[in-house]
Amino acid sequence: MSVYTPAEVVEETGFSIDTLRYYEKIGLLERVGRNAAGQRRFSQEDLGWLGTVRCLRDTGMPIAQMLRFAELVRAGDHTIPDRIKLLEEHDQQVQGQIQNLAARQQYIKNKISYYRSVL
Amino acid sequence: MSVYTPAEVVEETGFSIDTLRYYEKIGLLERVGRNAAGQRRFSQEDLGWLGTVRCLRDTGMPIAQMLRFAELVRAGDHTIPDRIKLLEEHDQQVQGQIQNLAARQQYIKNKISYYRSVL
DNA sequence: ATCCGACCTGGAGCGCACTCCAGGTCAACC
DNA sequence: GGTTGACCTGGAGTGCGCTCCAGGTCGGAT
Repeated sequence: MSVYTPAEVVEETGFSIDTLRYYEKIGLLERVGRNAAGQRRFSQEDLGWLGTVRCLRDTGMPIAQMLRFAELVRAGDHTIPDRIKLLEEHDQQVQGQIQNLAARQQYIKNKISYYRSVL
Repeated sequence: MSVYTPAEVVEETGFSIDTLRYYEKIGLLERVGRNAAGQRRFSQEDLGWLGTVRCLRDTGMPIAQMLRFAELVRAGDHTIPDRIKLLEEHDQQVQGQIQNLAARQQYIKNKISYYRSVL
């Protein structure tokens, strides 16, 4: 079973060590394993979960909602329908963001064209 | 020349009155005209600029950069090439956001599919 | 005349998501 | 065995972008 040092996890996930500690503190990350000296040793599972967290964060999910998702995951397989619901709602959210951005981008492009035309 | 009360501008732009005052205070919005009683009366031009601000904000431009853009606009037509440059960079930024979101969205959709498959 | 509601100012406060710090432990390499 | 550096904890601090508040002015409807 491979384990990872904080430095390796920082490297792999792009989260800072402070952020990892913070996530553990608030319970977004379950209590991470320690070596004899009390230093964190992350498991493969931790890494996988952090990948999910990265994705949800980068799509703008607030920490409070990720926390709710984390609790569902911990609560066991019977919460899978709830997890699907949560992710579907978030997917809709992301869809909206993309569409909104695309529309705004058009406005920006038009503005650029306008500026070009008056040069 | 039509002018608009704060309430009308709130309605039109979706910015709260506190936000409008804040934008004026930091110089993102040029000193807005007043009536005899000192109440704000926004011009058509203010409305147009607020539309641009709305667009830039919603695409994630930080206020500091909008401020730079505002200064270019105020400085006159000779800054148009700079404005184009700024907007083009931002357009790239937005493009990146959209692509990133789309990729993350795929991850979410896959996760949903996986959850569906284990039900 | 008086009341209500929209508006004003300056300044304090807030929520989010980190980020930094002091003061300390431990291991490993020279 | 001394130094370096990665790591630890609890808690304070930060940056952004608003948001709220106290205390006050004005103008129009009743």
